[in-house]
Amino acid sequence: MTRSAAKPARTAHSQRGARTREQLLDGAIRVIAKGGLEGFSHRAVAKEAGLAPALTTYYFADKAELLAEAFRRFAARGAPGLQALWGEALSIAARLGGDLSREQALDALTHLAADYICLAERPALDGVAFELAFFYAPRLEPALADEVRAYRRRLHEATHDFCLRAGSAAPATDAELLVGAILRLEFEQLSALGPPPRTRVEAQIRRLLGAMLAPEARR
Amino acid sequence: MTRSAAKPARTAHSQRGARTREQLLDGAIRVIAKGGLEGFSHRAVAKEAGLAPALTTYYFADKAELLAEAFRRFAARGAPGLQALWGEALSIAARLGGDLSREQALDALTHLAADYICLAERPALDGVAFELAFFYAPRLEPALADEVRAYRRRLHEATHDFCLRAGSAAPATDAELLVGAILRLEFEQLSALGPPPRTRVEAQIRRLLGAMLAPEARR
DNA sequence: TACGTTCTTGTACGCTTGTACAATAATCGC
DNA sequence: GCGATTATTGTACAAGCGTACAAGAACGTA
Repeated sequence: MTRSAAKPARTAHSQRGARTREQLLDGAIRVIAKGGLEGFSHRAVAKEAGLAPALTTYYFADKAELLAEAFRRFAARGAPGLQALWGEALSIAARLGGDLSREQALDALTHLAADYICLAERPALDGVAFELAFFYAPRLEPALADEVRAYRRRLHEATHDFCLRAGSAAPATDAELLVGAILRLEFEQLSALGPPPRTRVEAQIRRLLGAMLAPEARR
Repeated sequence: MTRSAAKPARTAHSQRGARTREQLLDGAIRVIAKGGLEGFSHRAVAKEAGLAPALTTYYFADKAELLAEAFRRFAARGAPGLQALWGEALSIAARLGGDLSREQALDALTHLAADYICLAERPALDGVAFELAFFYAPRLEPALADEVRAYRRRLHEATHDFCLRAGSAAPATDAELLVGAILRLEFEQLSALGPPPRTRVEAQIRRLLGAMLAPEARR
Protein backbone atom coordinates (compact mmCIF):
# COMPACT_ATOMS: atom_id res chain seq x y z
CA MET A 1 0.00 0.00 0.00
CA THR A 2 1.53 3.21 -1.10
CA ARG A 3 0.71 6.48 0.54
CA SER A 4 -1.54 8.04 -2.03
CA ALA A 5 -4.01 5.25 -2.79
CA ALA A 6 -4.14 3.79 0.68
CA LYS A 7 -7.05 5.80 2.00
CA PRO A 8 -9.95 6.25 -0.42
CA ALA A 9 -12.52 5.73 2.31
CA ARG A 10 -12.97 9.27 3.42
CA THR A 11 -15.82 10.10 1.06
CA ALA A 12 -18.20 7.21 1.82
CA HIS A 13 -19.67 7.31 5.30
CA SER A 14 -23.19 6.57 6.33
CA GLN A 15 -24.98 8.79 8.81
CA ARG A 16 -22.99 8.25 11.95
CA GLY A 17 -19.83 9.15 10.07
CA ALA A 18 -21.40 12.08 8.31
CA ARG A 19 -22.40 13.51 11.65
CA THR A 20 -18.95 13.57 13.17
CA ARG A 21 -17.67 14.93 9.88
CA GLU A 22 -19.99 17.89 10.29
CA GLN A 23 -18.96 18.30 13.89
CA LEU A 24 -15.39 18.56 12.71
CA LEU A 25 -16.27 21.17 10.11
CA ASP A 26 -18.18 23.23 12.67
CA GLY A 27 -15.18 22.96 14.92
CA ALA A 28 -12.97 24.19 12.12
CA ILE A 29 -15.25 27.18 11.54
CA ARG A 30 -15.21 28.08 15.21
CA VAL A 31 -11.46 27.72 15.43
CA ILE A 32 -10.89 30.11 12.55
CA ALA A 33 -13.55 32.48 13.82
CA LYS A 34 -11.73 32.74 17.13
CA GLY A 35 -8.10 32.79 16.15
CA GLY A 36 -7.92 33.24 12.42
CA LEU A 37 -5.81 31.04 10.20
CA GLU A 38 -3.00 31.25 12.75
CA GLY A 39 -4.52 28.80 15.17
CA PHE A 40 -5.98 26.50 12.57
CA SER A 41 -4.54 23.01 13.05
CA HIS A 42 -5.77 19.44 13.01
CA ARG A 43 -5.45 19.15 16.73
CA ALA A 44 -7.15 22.46 17.48
CA VAL A 45 -10.12 21.59 15.28
CA ALA A 46 -10.59 18.19 16.89
CA LYS A 47 -10.30 19.66 20.35
CA GLU A 48 -12.82 22.40 19.57
CA ALA A 49 -15.22 19.71 18.32
CA GLY A 50 -14.56 17.59 21.39
CA LEU A 51 -13.34 14.65 19.35
CA ALA A 52 -10.22 12.56 19.08
CA PRO A 53 -7.32 14.32 17.34
CA ALA A 54 -6.80 11.70 14.68
CA LEU A 55 -10.32 12.00 13.30
CA THR A 56 -9.52 14.91 11.05
CA THR A 57 -7.11 12.83 9.04
CA TYR A 58 -9.70 10.09 8.74
CA TYR A 59 -12.34 12.33 7.20
CA PHE A 60 -10.13 14.70 5.25
CA ALA A 61 -7.17 13.85 3.11
CA ASP A 62 -5.38 17.08 3.81
CA LYS A 63 -5.32 20.13 5.94
CA ALA A 64 -6.19 21.98 2.73
CA GLU A 65 -9.23 19.78 2.16
CA LEU A 66 -10.41 20.38 5.69
CA LEU A 67 -10.08 24.10 5.09
CA ALA A 68 -11.93 23.98 1.78
CA GLU A 69 -14.76 21.83 3.08
CA ALA A 70 -15.17 24.09 6.08
CA PHE A 71 -15.53 27.10 3.84
CA ARG A 72 -18.00 25.27 1.62
CA ARG A 73 -20.11 24.51 4.65
CA PHE A 74 -19.89 28.07 5.89
CA ALA A 75 -20.89 29.50 2.53
CA ALA A 76 -23.72 27.00 2.06
CA ARG A 77 -25.22 27.90 5.40
CA GLY A 78 -26.27 30.98 3.52
CA ALA A 79 -23.93 33.75 4.45
CA PRO A 80 -26.88 34.42 6.67
CA GLY A 81 -26.08 37.92 7.73
CA LEU A 82 -25.72 39.97 4.61
CA GLN A 83 -28.33 38.15 2.58
CA ALA A 84 -30.93 38.59 5.29
CA LEU A 85 -29.96 42.23 5.59
CA TRP A 86 -30.67 42.90 1.92
CA GLY A 87 -33.91 40.99 2.17
CA GLU A 88 -35.16 43.47 4.74
CA ALA A 89 -33.66 46.36 2.84
CA LEU A 90 -35.54 45.30 -0.26
CA SER A 91 -38.87 45.46 1.50
CA ILE A 92 -38.07 48.97 2.69
CA ALA A 93 -37.04 50.04 -0.77
CA ALA A 94 -40.25 48.62 -2.16
CA ARG A 95 -42.19 51.14 -0.10
CA LEU A 96 -40.15 54.00 -1.42
CA GLY A 97 -42.80 55.57 -3.64
CA GLY A 98 -45.61 54.52 -1.29
CA ASP A 99 -45.81 55.27 2.42
CA LEU A 100 -42.16 56.25 2.78
CA SER A 101 -40.52 59.45 1.67
CA ARG A 102 -36.99 59.42 0.43
CA GLU A 103 -35.77 60.80 3.73
CA GLN A 104 -37.69 58.25 5.76
CA ALA A 105 -36.42 55.38 3.67
CA LEU A 106 -32.87 56.68 4.04
CA ASP A 107 -33.30 56.76 7.79
CA ALA A 108 -34.74 53.28 7.95
CA LEU A 109 -32.08 51.79 5.69
CA THR A 110 -29.23 53.46 7.51
CA HIS A 111 -30.61 52.29 10.81
CA LEU A 112 -31.00 48.76 9.49
CA ALA A 113 -27.45 48.55 8.20
CA ALA A 114 -25.95 50.15 11.28
CA ASP A 115 -27.81 47.66 13.47
CA TYR A 116 -26.39 44.88 11.41
CA ILE A 117 -22.87 46.21 11.63
CA CYS A 118 -22.80 47.42 15.22
CA LEU A 119 -25.13 45.19 17.15
CA ALA A 120 -24.40 41.99 15.34
CA GLU A 121 -23.96 39.41 18.01
CA ARG A 122 -20.71 37.50 18.18
CA PRO A 123 -21.54 34.70 15.74
CA ALA A 124 -22.04 37.16 12.93
CA LEU A 125 -18.75 38.87 13.66
CA ASP A 126 -17.05 35.55 13.88
CA GLY A 127 -18.51 34.80 10.50
CA VAL A 128 -16.82 37.84 9.10
CA ALA A 129 -13.57 36.82 10.68
CA PHE A 130 -13.99 33.54 8.95
CA GLU A 131 -14.69 35.15 5.64
CA LEU A 132 -11.72 37.42 5.91
CA ALA A 133 -9.58 34.49 6.78
CA PHE A 134 -10.76 33.05 3.52
CA PHE A 135 -10.03 36.23 1.69
CA TYR A 136 -6.49 35.50 2.72
CA ALA A 137 -6.66 31.76 2.39
CA PRO A 138 -6.60 31.54 -1.42
CA ARG A 139 -3.04 32.77 -1.31
CA LEU A 140 -2.19 29.67 0.64
CA GLU A 141 -4.62 27.26 -0.93
CA PRO A 142 -5.30 28.14 -4.58
CA ALA A 143 -8.05 25.54 -4.83
CA LEU A 144 -10.17 27.77 -2.61
CA ALA A 145 -10.16 30.68 -5.01
CA ASP A 146 -13.14 29.47 -7.01
CA GLU A 147 -15.24 28.81 -3.93
CA VAL A 148 -14.47 32.21 -2.53
CA ARG A 149 -15.27 33.90 -5.82
CA ALA A 150 -18.64 32.16 -6.00
CA TYR A 151 -19.44 33.12 -2.44
CA ARG A 152 -18.66 36.76 -3.01
CA ARG A 153 -20.71 36.73 -6.20
CA ARG A 154 -23.70 35.59 -4.21
CA LEU A 155 -23.32 38.42 -1.72
CA HIS A 156 -22.92 40.86 -4.57
CA GLU A 157 -26.07 39.68 -6.32
CA ALA A 158 -28.22 40.07 -3.22
CA THR A 159 -26.93 43.60 -2.83
CA HIS A 160 -27.34 44.32 -6.52
CA ASP A 161 -31.04 43.44 -6.34
CA PHE A 162 -31.50 45.97 -3.61
CA CYS A 163 -29.61 48.70 -5.45
CA LEU A 164 -31.74 48.16 -8.53
CA ARG A 165 -34.95 48.41 -6.58
CA ALA A 166 -33.73 51.47 -4.75
CA GLY A 167 -33.33 53.25 -8.05
CA SER A 168 -29.57 53.33 -8.32
CA ALA A 169 -28.26 54.65 -11.60
CA ALA A 170 -25.22 52.36 -11.38
CA PRO A 171 -26.39 49.34 -9.36
CA ALA A 172 -23.34 47.17 -9.94
CA THR A 173 -20.93 49.84 -8.78
CA ASP A 174 -23.09 50.83 -5.84
CA ALA A 175 -23.44 47.21 -4.78
CA GLU A 176 -19.68 46.80 -4.70
CA LEU A 177 -19.25 49.96 -2.71
CA LEU A 178 -21.92 48.93 -0.24
CA VAL A 179 -20.65 45.41 0.30
CA GLY A 180 -17.13 46.73 0.55
CA ALA A 181 -17.97 49.38 3.11
CA ILE A 182 -19.97 46.99 5.27
CA LEU A 183 -17.29 44.34 5.25
CA ARG A 184 -14.68 46.91 6.06
CA LEU A 185 -16.64 48.31 8.99
CA GLU A 186 -17.22 44.84 10.37
CA PHE A 187 -13.58 44.09 9.85
CA GLU A 188 -12.64 47.11 11.88
CA GLN A 189 -14.88 45.81 14.62
CA LEU A 190 -12.92 42.64 15.13
CA SER A 191 -9.45 43.84 14.33
CA ALA A 192 -8.71 44.59 17.97
CA LEU A 193 -8.42 48.26 17.06
CA GLY A 194 -11.72 48.87 18.73
CA PRO A 195 -15.10 49.02 17.02
CA PRO A 196 -15.98 52.14 15.08
CA PRO A 197 -18.47 54.34 16.94
CA ARG A 198 -22.00 54.02 15.69
CA THR A 199 -22.15 57.62 14.51
CA ARG A 200 -19.26 56.97 12.14
CA VAL A 201 -20.86 53.81 10.85
CA GLU A 202 -24.16 55.56 10.22
CA ALA A 203 -22.47 58.49 8.52
CA GLN A 204 -20.68 56.29 6.03
CA ILE A 205 -23.67 54.11 5.22
CA ARG A 206 -25.99 57.08 4.88
CA ARG A 207 -23.55 58.82 2.60
CA LEU A 208 -23.40 55.84 0.26
CA LEU A 209 -27.12 55.27 0.27
CA GLY A 210 -27.81 58.96 -0.13
CA ALA A 211 -25.68 59.13 -3.25
CA MET A 212 -27.48 56.09 -4.58
CA LEU A 213 -31.13 56.84 -3.98
CA ALA A 214 -32.65 58.94 -6.72
CA PRO A 215 -32.80 62.57 -5.58
CA GLU A 216 -36.59 62.63 -5.73
CA ALA A 217 -38.50 59.47 -4.91
CA ARG A 218 -39.34 57.70 -8.12
CA ARG A 219 -40.49 54.23 -9.14
CA MET B 1 22.10 34.58 35.22
CA THR B 2 18.44 33.96 34.95
CA ARG B 3 16.66 33.92 31.65
CA SER B 4 14.82 37.20 31.80
CA ALA B 5 17.57 39.61 32.82
CA ALA B 6 20.36 37.91 30.96
CA LYS B 7 20.10 39.86 27.74
CA PRO B 8 19.58 43.58 28.16
CA ALA B 9 21.99 44.34 25.36
CA ARG B 10 19.59 44.35 22.46
CA THR B 11 18.87 48.06 22.62
CA ALA B 12 22.40 49.47 22.64
CA HIS B 13 24.28 48.97 19.38
CA SER B 14 26.46 51.43 17.63
CA GLN B 15 26.31 51.90 13.90
CA ARG B 16 27.45 48.54 12.64
CA GLY B 17 24.86 46.87 14.79
CA ALA B 18 22.16 49.31 13.87
CA ARG B 19 22.75 48.54 10.24
CA THR B 20 22.19 44.82 10.44
CA ARG B 21 19.24 45.52 12.67
CA GLU B 22 17.70 47.49 9.85
CA GLN B 23 18.55 44.79 7.38
CA LEU B 24 16.64 42.36 9.54
CA LEU B 25 13.64 44.66 9.72
CA ASP B 26 13.64 45.10 5.95
CA GLY B 27 13.82 41.36 5.63
CA ALA B 28 10.85 41.04 7.94
CA ILE B 29 8.87 43.50 5.83
CA ARG B 30 9.67 41.62 2.65
CA VAL B 31 8.81 38.27 4.19
CA ILE B 32 5.39 39.46 5.29
CA ALA B 33 4.82 41.24 2.00
CA LYS B 34 5.41 37.99 0.16
CA GLY B 35 3.73 35.41 2.33
CA GLY B 36 1.71 37.25 4.92
CA LEU B 37 1.90 36.43 8.59
CA GLU B 38 1.88 32.73 7.73
CA GLY B 39 5.48 32.59 6.65
CA PHE B 40 6.80 35.02 9.20
CA SER B 41 9.44 33.29 11.31
CA HIS B 42 12.85 34.11 12.74
CA ARG B 43 14.56 31.85 10.26
CA ALA B 44 12.64 33.16 7.27
CA VAL B 45 13.44 36.77 8.15
CA ALA B 46 17.13 36.08 8.58
CA LYS B 47 17.28 34.14 5.35
CA GLU B 48 15.49 36.92 3.46
CA ALA B 49 17.99 39.41 4.85
CA GLY B 50 20.89 37.11 3.96
CA LEU B 51 22.08 36.92 7.53
CA ALA B 52 22.68 34.24 10.11
CA PRO B 53 19.51 32.79 11.62
CA ALA B 54 20.40 33.51 15.21
CA LEU B 55 20.72 37.25 14.66
CA THR B 56 17.05 37.93 15.10
CA THR B 57 17.13 36.77 18.70
CA TYR B 58 20.15 38.92 19.33
CA TYR B 59 18.52 42.16 18.20
CA PHE B 60 14.96 41.48 19.27
CA ALA B 61 13.77 40.00 22.52
CA ASP B 62 10.75 38.36 21.00
CA LYS B 63 9.08 37.45 17.79
CA ALA B 64 6.45 39.98 18.84
CA GLU B 65 9.07 42.70 19.21
CA LEU B 66 10.47 41.92 15.79
CA LEU B 67 6.98 42.23 14.37
CA ALA B 68 6.26 45.50 16.12
CA GLU B 69 9.57 47.08 15.17
CA ALA B 70 9.09 46.03 11.57
CA PHE B 71 5.74 47.72 11.45
CA ARG B 72 7.13 50.83 13.08
CA ARG B 73 9.77 51.00 10.38
CA PHE B 74 7.24 50.40 7.65
CA ALA B 75 4.94 53.12 8.94
CA ALA B 76 7.78 55.58 9.46
CA ARG B 77 8.96 55.18 5.90
CA GLY B 78 5.92 57.26 5.18
CA ALA B 79 3.21 54.97 3.94
CA PRO B 80 4.58 56.35 0.71
CA GLY B 81 1.83 55.28 -1.62
CA LEU B 82 -1.35 56.76 -0.31
CA GLN B 83 0.20 59.93 1.04
CA ALA B 84 1.85 60.68 -2.28
CA LEU B 85 -1.41 59.96 -4.06
CA TRP B 86 -3.28 62.56 -2.02
CA GLY B 87 -0.47 65.02 -2.55
CA GLU B 88 -1.06 64.86 -6.29
CA ALA B 89 -4.79 64.80 -5.82
CA LEU B 90 -4.58 67.96 -3.78
CA SER B 91 -2.87 69.83 -6.56
CA ILE B 92 -5.59 68.78 -8.97
CA ALA B 93 -8.30 69.81 -6.56
CA ALA B 94 -6.63 73.17 -6.14
CA ARG B 95 -7.22 73.88 -9.81
CA LEU B 96 -10.89 73.06 -9.50
CA GLY B 97 -12.27 76.55 -9.81
CA GLY B 98 -9.47 77.61 -12.15
CA ASP B 99 -8.44 75.90 -15.35
CA LEU B 100 -10.34 72.68 -14.62
CA SER B 101 -14.05 72.10 -14.81
CA ARG B 102 -15.72 69.75 -12.40
CA GLU B 103 -15.88 67.08 -15.05
CA GLN B 104 -12.24 67.46 -16.02
CA ALA B 105 -11.14 67.29 -12.40
CA LEU B 106 -13.26 64.20 -11.88
CA ASP B 107 -11.60 62.57 -14.86
CA ALA B 108 -8.13 63.47 -13.72
CA LEU B 109 -8.70 62.32 -10.15
CA THR B 110 -10.30 59.06 -11.18
CA HIS B 111 -7.46 58.39 -13.55
CA LEU B 112 -4.92 59.19 -10.87
CA ALA B 113 -6.47 56.87 -8.30
CA ALA B 114 -7.02 54.07 -10.79
CA ASP B 115 -3.39 54.32 -11.85
CA TYR B 116 -2.38 54.03 -8.26
CA ILE B 117 -4.57 51.02 -7.65
CA CYS B 118 -4.08 49.14 -10.91
CA LEU B 119 -0.61 49.98 -12.11
CA ALA B 120 1.06 50.14 -8.76
CA GLU B 121 4.23 48.23 -9.14
CA ARG B 122 4.82 45.26 -6.88
CA PRO B 123 6.43 47.04 -3.93
CA ALA B 124 3.33 49.13 -3.40
CA LEU B 125 1.09 46.11 -3.49
CA ASP B 126 3.39 44.32 -1.14
CA GLY B 127 3.06 47.28 1.13
CA VAL B 128 -0.65 46.78 1.23
CA ALA B 129 -0.20 43.12 1.97
CA PHE B 130 1.99 44.16 4.82
CA GLU B 131 -0.54 46.61 6.12
CA LEU B 132 -3.34 44.12 5.93
CA ALA B 133 -1.21 41.61 7.70
CA PHE B 134 -0.95 44.21 10.41
CA PHE B 135 -4.63 44.82 10.40
CA TYR B 136 -4.77 41.22 11.48
CA ALA B 137 -1.72 41.24 13.64
CA PRO B 138 -3.16 43.18 16.59
CA ARG B 139 -5.35 40.19 17.32
CA LEU B 140 -2.19 38.22 17.89
CA GLU B 141 -0.03 40.95 19.33
CA PRO B 142 -2.08 43.51 21.26
CA ALA B 143 0.90 45.79 21.68
CA LEU B 144 0.67 46.57 17.99
CA ALA B 145 -2.81 48.04 18.18
CA ASP B 146 -1.65 51.54 19.07
CA GLU B 147 0.91 51.64 16.31
CA VAL B 148 -1.62 50.51 13.75
CA ARG B 149 -4.16 53.02 14.95
CA ALA B 150 -1.64 55.86 14.62
CA TYR B 151 -0.68 54.74 11.15
CA ARG B 152 -4.23 54.63 9.95
CA ARG B 153 -4.89 58.04 11.43
CA ARG B 154 -2.06 59.43 9.35
CA LEU B 155 -3.52 57.98 6.17
CA HIS B 156 -6.90 59.33 7.09
CA GLU B 157 -5.59 62.82 7.68
CA ALA B 158 -3.90 63.01 4.30
CA THR B 159 -7.14 61.96 2.65
CA HIS B 160 -9.14 64.33 4.79
CA ASP B 161 -7.11 67.28 3.58
CA PHE B 162 -7.92 66.38 0.03
CA CYS B 163 -11.63 65.97 0.72
CA LEU B 164 -11.76 69.37 2.36
CA ARG B 165 -10.05 71.06 -0.55
CA ALA B 166 -12.29 69.26 -3.01
CA GLY B 167 -15.31 70.81 -1.37
CA SER B 168 -16.76 67.79 0.36
CA ALA B 169 -19.68 68.52 2.62
CA ALA B 170 -18.66 65.68 4.95
CA PRO B 171 -14.90 65.40 4.58
CA ALA B 172 -14.33 62.98 7.46
CA THR B 173 -16.89 60.51 6.18
CA ASP B 174 -15.76 60.83 2.60
CA ALA B 175 -12.16 60.31 3.62
CA GLU B 176 -13.02 57.08 5.35
CA LEU B 177 -15.00 55.85 2.38
CA LEU B 178 -12.18 56.73 0.00
CA VAL B 179 -9.42 55.13 2.02
CA GLY B 180 -11.59 52.10 2.60
CA ALA B 181 -12.47 51.65 -1.05
CA ILE B 182 -8.88 52.02 -2.20
CA LEU B 183 -7.54 49.59 0.37
CA ARG B 184 -10.25 47.12 -0.51
CA LEU B 185 -9.54 47.32 -4.22
CA GLU B 186 -5.85 46.84 -3.64
CA PHE B 187 -6.63 43.99 -1.32
CA GLU B 188 -8.65 42.34 -4.04
CA GLN B 189 -5.67 42.69 -6.29
CA LEU B 190 -3.46 40.50 -4.18
CA SER B 191 -5.98 38.07 -2.79
CA ALA B 192 -5.33 35.54 -5.55
CA LEU B 193 -8.90 36.03 -6.71
CA GLY B 194 -7.60 37.98 -9.65
CA PRO B 195 -7.28 41.74 -9.88
CA PRO B 196 -10.43 43.77 -10.46
CA PRO B 197 -10.65 45.02 -14.04
CA ARG B 198 -9.74 48.65 -14.45
CA THR B 199 -13.23 49.63 -15.57
CA ARG B 200 -14.64 48.42 -12.27
CA VAL B 201 -11.99 50.25 -10.30
CA GLU B 202 -12.62 53.48 -12.15
CA ALA B 203 -16.39 53.16 -11.78
CA GLN B 204 -16.16 52.84 -8.01
CA ILE B 205 -13.67 55.64 -7.52
CA ARG B 206 -15.54 57.97 -9.84
CA ARG B 207 -18.78 57.24 -8.06
CA LEU B 208 -17.31 58.17 -4.70
CA LEU B 209 -15.57 61.26 -5.97
CA GLY B 210 -18.64 62.30 -7.92
CA ALA B 211 -20.79 62.17 -4.81
CA MET B 212 -18.18 64.19 -2.98
CA LEU B 213 -17.34 67.00 -5.35
CA ALA B 214 -19.73 69.90 -5.07
CA PRO B 215 -22.27 69.71 -7.92
CA GLU B 216 -21.08 72.98 -9.38
CA ALA B 217 -17.45 73.93 -9.10
CA ARG B 218 -17.05 76.27 -6.17
CA ARG B 219 -14.17 77.60 -4.11
C1' DT C 1 -24.11 -15.20 16.63
C1' DA C 2 -20.51 -14.08 13.54
C1' DC C 3 -18.54 -11.53 9.93
C1' DG C 4 -17.02 -7.44 7.34
C1' DT C 5 -17.34 -2.75 7.17
C1' DT C 6 -17.14 1.71 9.23
C1' DC C 7 -15.60 4.47 12.85
C1' DT C 8 -12.54 5.69 16.74
C1' DT C 9 -8.42 5.91 19.39
C1' DG C 10 -3.49 6.08 20.87
C1' DT C 11 0.75 6.52 19.47
C1' DA C 12 4.70 7.47 16.49
C1' DC C 13 7.59 9.84 12.94
C1' DG C 14 9.99 13.58 10.77
C1' DC C 15 9.84 18.46 10.40
C1' DT C 16 9.63 23.36 11.70
C1' DT C 17 9.17 26.57 15.18
C1' DG C 18 10.76 29.95 19.14
C1' DT C 19 14.34 30.45 22.01
C1' DA C 20 18.79 29.73 24.45
C1' DC C 21 23.67 29.62 24.73
C1' DA C 22 28.59 28.74 24.23
C1' DA C 23 32.17 29.78 21.06
C1' DT C 24 34.23 32.77 17.74
C1' DA C 25 35.07 37.12 15.16
C1' DA C 26 35.11 42.04 14.77
C1' DT C 27 35.51 46.52 16.65
C1' DC C 28 36.68 50.45 19.70
C1' DG C 29 38.73 53.04 23.71
C1' DC C 30 43.01 53.42 25.93
C1' DG D 1 49.05 46.87 21.08
C1' DC D 2 45.52 45.06 24.58
C1' DG D 3 41.31 44.33 26.87
C1' DA D 4 36.54 44.90 26.90
C1' DT D 5 32.57 45.49 24.59
C1' DT D 6 29.75 44.36 20.68
C1' DA D 7 28.53 41.43 16.86
C1' DT D 8 28.13 36.92 14.61
C1' DT D 9 27.86 32.01 14.16
C1' DG D 10 26.67 27.08 14.94
C1' DT D 11 24.35 24.20 17.51
C1' DA D 12 20.89 22.50 20.89
C1' DC D 13 16.33 21.71 22.89
C1' DA D 14 11.47 21.39 23.94
C1' DA D 15 7.10 22.14 21.85
C1' DG D 16 3.91 22.04 18.24
C1' DC D 17 2.91 20.78 13.61
C1' DG D 18 0.99 17.49 9.51
C1' DT D 19 0.55 12.99 8.73
C1' DA D 20 0.61 7.90 9.11
C1' DC D 21 -0.83 3.64 11.00
C1' DA D 22 -1.99 -0.35 13.83
C1' DA D 23 -5.12 -1.76 17.12
C1' DG D 24 -9.69 -1.64 19.11
C1' DA D 25 -14.87 -0.40 19.36
C1' DA D 26 -19.30 -0.01 17.20
C1' DC D 27 -22.28 -1.07 13.77
C1' DG D 28 -25.30 -3.29 9.81
C1' DT D 29 -26.29 -7.61 7.83
C1' DA D 30 -26.29 -12.71 6.91
